[in-house]
Amino acid sequence: MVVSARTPEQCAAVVMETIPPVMRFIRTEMRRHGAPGLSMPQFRALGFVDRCPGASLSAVADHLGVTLSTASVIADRLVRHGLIARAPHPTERRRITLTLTPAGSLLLQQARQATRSKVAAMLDGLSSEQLQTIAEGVTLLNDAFRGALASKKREANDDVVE
Amino acid sequence: MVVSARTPEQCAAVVMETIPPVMRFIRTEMRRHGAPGLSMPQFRALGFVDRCPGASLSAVADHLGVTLSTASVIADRLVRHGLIARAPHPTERRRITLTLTPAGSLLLQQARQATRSKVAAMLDGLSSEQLQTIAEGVTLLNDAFRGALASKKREANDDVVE
DNA sequence: TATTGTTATACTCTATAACTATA
DNA sequence: TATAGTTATAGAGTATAACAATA
Repeated sequence: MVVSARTPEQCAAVVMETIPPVMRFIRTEMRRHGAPGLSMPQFRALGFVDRCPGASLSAVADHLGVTLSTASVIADRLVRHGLIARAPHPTERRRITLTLTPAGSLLLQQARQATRSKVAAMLDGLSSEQLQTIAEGVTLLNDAFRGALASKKREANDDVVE
Repeated sequence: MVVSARTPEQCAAVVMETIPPVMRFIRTEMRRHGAPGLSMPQFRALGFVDRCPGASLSAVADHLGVTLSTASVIADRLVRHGLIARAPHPTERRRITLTLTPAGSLLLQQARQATRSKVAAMLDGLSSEQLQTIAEGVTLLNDAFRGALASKKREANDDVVE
């Protein structure tokens, strides 16, 4: 495997070629072995509520990068399945707070572990140097995208101000 | 940014944390700036037919990692939008061959370019070493997943044989 | 007026199952 | 019998638009 991508354009081409199949694989494996009936967005929403108990719907939407309405629908399904609970916010009556139910907490832990094992199994033959390269690469990538997103949001806010 | 992931489990955790947001970002940007109305699976199917003119539906399904029925539906939509064309296979009458229409070819080129530019813009502040690390990391990751998938398919075939 | 959230509508993705036609 | 493909069905993701309630 030889890769040479020293310009943003070249690197972008490689990223666009490699990320979608990997993502699809993760999603498929998760559904099949990890958490049947738990989709990737649901999984991520659950994880977010786990890390931020009492989070608002807007916070979830922000984290997932989706609209409020989409987040509302996803939350709906998680509530219907008994995995999270809505509750009124103590002071701000527009808001709701989201928390995991015991069932949601358990399912999340199981799903997390099962999926991680599946992904780890895919990486089993690699050397620790290769694993390190992967971890550094995807982290750099993620950071770059987060940074760019943040700039865009600042721009958007500037637009509003202007 | 400090990452240490020298075991498959650690690396898997990093991958699961970083890939979904990146994927979502690519998808969103593509829809917004690159090819409005062209979804990621449609985009990938189009790209595959471009690289393999006359490909069968099974080949598309294989490449996308989806079932035949899903591939059939996706092809349906691309045909309906005038981006690809179905034609009978010359010798095997069960098969169909898929080719890009001129409109499909044009749209693909435009979408590819626009999306690559958007992704490249995200990576703009990085050094060439960092870009190289990203490219190597995601390529390693993709190869590992492809390799694991191939093994699984061999197993599946063995199952059939046994 | 701006923000939080819900709901309706209308797409797409996706798998499973049942089916036809061909090899 | 096995393979290529279609179609129906059903559930999930997703955005836009219209709406209610609150700040």
